[in-house]
Amino acid sequence: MVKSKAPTSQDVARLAGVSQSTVSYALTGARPISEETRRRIEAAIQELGYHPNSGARTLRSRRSGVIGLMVPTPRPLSSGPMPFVVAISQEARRFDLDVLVVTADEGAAGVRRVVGTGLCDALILMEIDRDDERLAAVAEAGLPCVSLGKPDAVPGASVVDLDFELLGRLVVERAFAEGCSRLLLFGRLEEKSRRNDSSRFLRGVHEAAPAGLEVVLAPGDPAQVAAFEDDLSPTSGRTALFGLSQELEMLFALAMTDRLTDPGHLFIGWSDVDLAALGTALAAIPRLTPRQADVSVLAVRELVRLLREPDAESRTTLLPPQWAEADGEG
Amino acid sequence: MVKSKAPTSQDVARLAGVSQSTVSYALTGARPISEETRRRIEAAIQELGYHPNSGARTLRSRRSGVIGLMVPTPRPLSSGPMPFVVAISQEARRFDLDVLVVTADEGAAGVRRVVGTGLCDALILMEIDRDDERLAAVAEAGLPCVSLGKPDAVPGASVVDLDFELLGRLVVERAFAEGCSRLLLFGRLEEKSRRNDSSRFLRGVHEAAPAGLEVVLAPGDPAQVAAFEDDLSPTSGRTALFGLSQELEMLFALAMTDRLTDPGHLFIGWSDVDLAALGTALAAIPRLTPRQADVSVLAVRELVRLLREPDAESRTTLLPPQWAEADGEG
DNA sequence: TTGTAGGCGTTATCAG
DNA sequence: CTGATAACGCCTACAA
Repeated sequence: MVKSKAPTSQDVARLAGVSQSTVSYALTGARPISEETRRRIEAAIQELGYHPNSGARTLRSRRSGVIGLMVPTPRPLSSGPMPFVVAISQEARRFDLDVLVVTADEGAAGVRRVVGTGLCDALILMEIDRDDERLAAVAEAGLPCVSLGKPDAVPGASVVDLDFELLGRLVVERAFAEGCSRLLLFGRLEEKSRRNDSSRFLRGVHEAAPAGLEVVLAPGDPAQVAAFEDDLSPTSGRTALFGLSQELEMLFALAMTDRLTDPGHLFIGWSDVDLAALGTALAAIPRLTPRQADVSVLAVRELVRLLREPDAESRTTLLPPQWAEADGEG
Repeated sequence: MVKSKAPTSQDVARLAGVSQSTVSYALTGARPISEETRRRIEAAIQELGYHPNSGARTLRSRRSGVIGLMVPTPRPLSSGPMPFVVAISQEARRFDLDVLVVTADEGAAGVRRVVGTGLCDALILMEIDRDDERLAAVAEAGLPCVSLGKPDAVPGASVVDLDFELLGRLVVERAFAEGCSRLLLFGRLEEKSRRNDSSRFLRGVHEAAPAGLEVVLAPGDPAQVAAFEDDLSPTSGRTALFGLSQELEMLFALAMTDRLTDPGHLFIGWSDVDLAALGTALAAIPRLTPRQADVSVLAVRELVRLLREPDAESRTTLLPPQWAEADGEG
């Protein structure tokens, strides 16, 4: 089979018996076209299998219709990013945008590259650090940008992130309501992390914690958590368990498998996926959802707003985590 | 701060005191440039912060320098794709290529879209089905393409995939060598799946299985596997356990946590990540690696080969799984 | 409601 | 070794 050249709007115009510009106007909708003409054009497009050339369109209009997505270079076991990538990509398509992946290790230079070459009209930055060099590059370029994750300083970019303080409050309230006298937190909870998720979470926890609830932070290693709890002084009520780490949640569960069903414990899940539906000992535990798909959708919508309104103010949107419903999203 | 227009090669030329075409030649290396001129051009580029305009370049050269990556729309818990996305992206950059994400739900129409618009020069298809409509679209377009996963029929596209038959053989050999008289397989092992990974794996298993090794397939649900084993007739030797499902491996482990340390069992891991390094009951079990990063790198290299050599033959590369070393890649 | 024409920033073919 | 110049395919004033 011969690889024939792709048809151009010129070809479409010829076949439809109109001028090339009319084809262009029909496609962009930048001016009214008579019903009859439009039909002939559509027909010609179908017949030729015409697709507007993206390079030419980008060159002329100075908009590529592509948004860059800077993904974290993964740590072991980080399943985290993929749901974002897919949801962002799908939502972007609804606005006729495509998504180009750039890895975080390209850093600020990567930002300058994709904006400098005109490859991308806008950027979504994932897993932003407290003080992220990429934000400076974005601001300098005046590029529409949404960051997933909240930097410490007020950024030039819009922010879409989970409300981690609220997450802390929700965990505390549930634990207390279920008669727990101790809340054992595990997972990556270093205050001095490059990101501020955990410190925001812990702030929420401590602000909401009533006098009757003792809050304890376990050391990070899954293998050690169970032993750590056994060394604690005995408590009168139940113990609630929560871990701020989706990637490792199952490992922790694995390390504490006997505690999952012990009535003296309240295990609170942290995942968008209902592990119970997959059949495990984790069945029927209460679960808070990080709403990765919702965050993704909001991020794209915010980016579209920034793209459409020339000088829109940047915004910060903190999404509340939700308790999983019985008919959860699975 | 004013958002000044991006500098063009014209600006660079002026500043360097050469013609615009010379700048282009210096950049593409399409013809020799004197050392002196080249230096002045480089300097001008630095000073202006010049990046060649991607739209113009694509329009003129008919090559976008972008490869499309069609990612699976995820099932619950599928952490699988992300390591591929990152590794492919990183390897692509080494060849000055960028990666555009397209979701599998766009199907063959998505293929036609990205190739028709000239957005992508080539494609990598992930999780290809036994008989995948996207391959027809690719063949029709004569597009350089690598599929991760092996279709049943001989494809037009190159194939890079794991050698699942060999995987089956390796599991069997290890089980037998360690004195097992039974091999219990679990995870998604439906013969009639849309993909053929499991049937290739099972073929390898059955071809290699010696008379002294009984092969048993457990039903899919993690919660049921342990109970299933207990219902089996007792066996004289040890039982080897292997599950062809990275996403669910930990769930199965969770469901069979007591068997992990039982000397009557040989649990064989299936993951690129050393769970032992994270501190769990899974410590110190033998482990086979799906080599996601290696597969990704090979896929990109093969695509580059197809892009460089005008009419290169497509190839099939089946990568052998490997036993994790003590100093594993983690 | 439609047509004409100029130019977006490159690459690559001519000359020199 | 280097300069001028003609496309590449589309968008969008300007004209009719």
